Amino acid sequence: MNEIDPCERIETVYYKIGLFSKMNRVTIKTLRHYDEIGLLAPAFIEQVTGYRYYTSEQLPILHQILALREMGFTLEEIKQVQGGVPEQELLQKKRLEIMKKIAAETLRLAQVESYLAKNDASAGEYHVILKELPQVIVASMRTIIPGYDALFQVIPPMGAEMERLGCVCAVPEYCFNIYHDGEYRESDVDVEICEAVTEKKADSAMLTFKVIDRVENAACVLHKGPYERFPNAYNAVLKWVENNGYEIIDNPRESYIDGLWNKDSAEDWLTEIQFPVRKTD
Amino acid sequence: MNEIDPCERIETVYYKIGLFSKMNRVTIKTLRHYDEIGLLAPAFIEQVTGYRYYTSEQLPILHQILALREMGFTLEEIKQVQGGVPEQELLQKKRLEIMKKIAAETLRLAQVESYLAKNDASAGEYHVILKELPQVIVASMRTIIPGYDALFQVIPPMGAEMERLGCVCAVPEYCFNIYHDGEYRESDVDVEICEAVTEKKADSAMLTFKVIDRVENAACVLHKGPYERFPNAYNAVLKWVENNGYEIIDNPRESYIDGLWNKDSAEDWLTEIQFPVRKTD
DNA sequence: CCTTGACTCTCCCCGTGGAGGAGGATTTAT
DNA sequence: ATAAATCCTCCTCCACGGGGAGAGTCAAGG
Repeated sequence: MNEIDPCERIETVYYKIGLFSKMNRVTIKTLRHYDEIGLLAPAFIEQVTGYRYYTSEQLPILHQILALREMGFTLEEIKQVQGGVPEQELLQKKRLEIMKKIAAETLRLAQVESYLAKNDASAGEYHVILKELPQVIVASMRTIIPGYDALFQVIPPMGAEMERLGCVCAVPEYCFNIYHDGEYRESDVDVEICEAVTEKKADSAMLTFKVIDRVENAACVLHKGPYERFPNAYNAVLKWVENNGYEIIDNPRESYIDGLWNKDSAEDWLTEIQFPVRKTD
Repeated sequence: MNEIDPCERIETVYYKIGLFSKMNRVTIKTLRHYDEIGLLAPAFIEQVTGYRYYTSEQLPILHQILALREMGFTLEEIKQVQGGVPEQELLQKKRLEIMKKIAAETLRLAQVESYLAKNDASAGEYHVILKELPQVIVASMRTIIPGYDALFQVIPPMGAEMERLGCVCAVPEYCFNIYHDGEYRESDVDVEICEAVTEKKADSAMLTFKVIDRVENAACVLHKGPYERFPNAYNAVLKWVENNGYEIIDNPRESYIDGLWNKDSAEDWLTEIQFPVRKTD
């Protein structure tokens, strides 16, 4: 090795922020930000001017920060690493996180593509959303009716019976049918009409009171218009469920929001179809 | 259909924000936020109290918002859809976005896993980062030296020659070697020593001036310590490049940051290894 | 009629990871 | 000496709300 004259030895070089930022392709803003949050302090700050001065000692730290940031770590997590938390551990955690994220994005992609395919037919009419259905106490009347039109014959007596028993409807009002037939049928429909109430009363010949469990995930779609067009809504949900990796785990509910009782035009009727679902493994 | 007495007909039902939020599993905060940004206005706001009142007419809109949000749309994009921009178009765009995101996350995952694998050996010592190397003008001296130790014999004369030619070093200082041998060799090393300068001078017997093109992507690692341990650093980069789907497209550079000239202890020497790379298709 | 509790309002700060800019001070080059 | 470059602090902004303060409103029960 060559001996170098000690007089030539350069004192520690201080880089001003602009220079330091150029050395690492990092913006000045970012460096200041890292200083602020205590992630990477300059070697020295001149008190009079406030100028930040960096040295080569900051380089490895900055490298680490950039590498971790690139891998999706938040600045807070990077600070933890610097604080002594073993990198290994955080890397493991991050690995799981990223895998979850990829899974979520993949799901989204499936959803978007499902919409794109569907929209050829029904342009953005149905929007499927996933929501939780809370536990409810219902007054329930299960019956077999000759056809769907007969529904309107059985509902008014049911309302009268509920009133007789002193039922108080829940708010928000939640009135829905559960169809117990596995498949669609035109006649002799096995239907359970439910109305959410605030508390159980004694069962009567007509009405049964029961608690309906919370449904963690239900694929729901709003249908606007007359009931003849229900099949479109059902199709939309079913396709969505299929395309997005869910499976149906219970009978669907039809929740009546607007109808004959408050809207003149059948075009204004509003019904929500709710399918309890679960992610397929 | 049953005739319902018009007197029984309920006037349009107004839901207060809490109720409306329960109907759709949306928080009150969110509803207020959507009102503020003009995404979903309540049907009616009582001027005296400021209370927001919603009706069932807001339901389909809210459903649409929630569905789009679920798919990763920003609120701003959702507003555009409501403003008449065709959903189809935005869905296409979003599809591409999501695919890009998945690709990025997949890359990250590879990086994290690469680190996890590597850390068994060298615990978090090397952090590979990708950066751009700007175009530079250099004074270059290409020569074949008997061994690495001989480097220190050739550098001082080079400095003297540069001074003689009136060279001004660039800031930040950037002094690096390019090894032109395809592989590692102990003796007769074909090395090009480069020092960034501010402008070209006339070539001399010893020095050549040239422009070195910008490198769009270089995998860089900082090595702290004596030069004997360079192989570790090289291994780290090479493994990273392999694991993350890159390929090397040019000879590596060794950029000298701290060394004999300013640090007593070889443990404090700092060198950056820079490999020009490109993503493999 | 009054109280109580549930509900709602507006306003403000918090978090991510910086970007962008205003306004002013300092350093460097000509 | 002056101009240009560089630096500083302080502010706002992005998306999507969460959390809480302080105050006004509504409905039911005593």
